[in-house]
Amino acid sequence: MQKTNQDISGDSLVSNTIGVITQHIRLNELGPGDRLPSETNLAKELSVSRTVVREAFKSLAAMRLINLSAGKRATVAHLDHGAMSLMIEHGVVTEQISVQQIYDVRRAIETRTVTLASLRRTEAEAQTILYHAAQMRTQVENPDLVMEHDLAFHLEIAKASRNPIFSMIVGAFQGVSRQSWSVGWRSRTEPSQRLAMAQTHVDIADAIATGDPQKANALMTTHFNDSIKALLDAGMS
Amino acid sequence: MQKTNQDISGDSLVSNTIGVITQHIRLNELGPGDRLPSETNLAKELSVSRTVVREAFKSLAAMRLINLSAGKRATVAHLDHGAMSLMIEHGVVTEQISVQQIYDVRRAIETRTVTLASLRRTEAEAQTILYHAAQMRTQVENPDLVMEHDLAFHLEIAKASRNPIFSMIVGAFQGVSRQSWSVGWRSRTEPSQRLAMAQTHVDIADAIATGDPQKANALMTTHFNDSIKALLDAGMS
DNA sequence: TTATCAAACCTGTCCTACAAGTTTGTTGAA
DNA sequence: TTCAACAAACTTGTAGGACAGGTTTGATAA
Repeated sequence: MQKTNQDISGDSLVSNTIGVITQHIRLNELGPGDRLPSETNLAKELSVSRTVVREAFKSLAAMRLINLSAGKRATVAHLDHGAMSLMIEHGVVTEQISVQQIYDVRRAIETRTVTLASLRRTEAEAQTILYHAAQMRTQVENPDLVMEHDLAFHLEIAKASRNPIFSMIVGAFQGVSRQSWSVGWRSRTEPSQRLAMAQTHVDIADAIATGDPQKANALMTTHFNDSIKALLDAGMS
Repeated sequence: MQKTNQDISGDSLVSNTIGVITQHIRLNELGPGDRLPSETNLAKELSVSRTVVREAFKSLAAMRLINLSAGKRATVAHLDHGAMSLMIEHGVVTEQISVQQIYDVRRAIETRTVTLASLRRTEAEAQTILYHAAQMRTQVENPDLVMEHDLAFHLEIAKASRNPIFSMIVGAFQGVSRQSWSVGWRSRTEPSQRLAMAQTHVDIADAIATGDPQKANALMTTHFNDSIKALLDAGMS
């Protein structure tokens, strides 16, 4: 094999190839859905084996920067929380992140999303948010359903904030939130406490629908303070 | 090749292998630095080719869940913002994220980190934060230096918040912040404006060192409001 | 006991091969 | 002319073998 490779950096061939691909996206101003060169072509162009190009593509696909599927060419991907979810999960599994820390981040983020949502939500989003809150109250006897509506409620608010980074972060926390959710629920032993939590969600939804950012923000802050306290009471680190 | 593979999901062999590896980390309660099985062993155990295992490892390494290096076995990685940086950069390059949206997220995050830092910073961290702020004021004629100390200032505060998720997110924004920083700087045309910005950082550092979370929070909020306004004035979307 | 060094192990890269999915262009019929 | 069917070309997914070069380990010698 010729040594005609553009020795950009002393890194590995795969790293260089990743750089070439991201630069290709940049220079050609590619957007989501646009197609990338085929593995074989890229390999020929860079004078590396297809193995190297494949590993570069796989790496980018792992980070969800591109989409791969058999037979089709690779395409530029839409923003997505898949990779970040795995990173967060990994942090929790390896005990580098605690559940409490996640809730602290969520509070910081979601007291903002709820404010923005109150200002920017579409009518359809307001309805969806109201729906999930209402279901939480109606289905208060069914924890699994309450949880799913709870998660969907928070994600929909992030979406309504019109800032994809918020959506990504809130989405990334859903996996681990799902795993620790029951802890908070069980710590609310009295039916009245559970109903109060559901009611808070309804109130938040109302504030968003009404377009009252201050009220929505205050309610969300209270909600997270309560949730974090509930986790602490349950002995969660 | 036998079909003895545990057909966990209809996904690809690589995806399954990724699942097996993360599960291996979970089940054996591995932490940062712990070693994973070798590619050859894993390939034999799962009845797949080394190619498949390699691509799985590469994917995990791309997300910074594991570290790879020639000759050595793969190890579980420390939490790191490398992958998230690439994701954010990709979002900006493909115009799915605007600089203004990044600053909005940063404001939500960093008004919290500064509060926590005021409560939790070590003495050494307080000194480092003070140092970067002081350098910003001293070197006010040298934009490149001001920027580097600015970035280091914010990252050190995140670190002092004692929540690795905050560090990760703030770190992930550094790359794109570096690229848009000069826009904000140039919009502050008067020397007095530039000095005022540097002074704000000194004030924040003082509040952290003194242990005054309310004041630190208020100053940081003001700082971000100003910065976002500066970007808007400069016509940044 | 410690230093040295060779063998065993491991990852990085290349190559070839083929199955299976997708795209494209041609052909043929309406 | 238009459209449908189909074959050819292209593309990705996986396998398996080969070898260079870095790392670990254990045996040997001082």
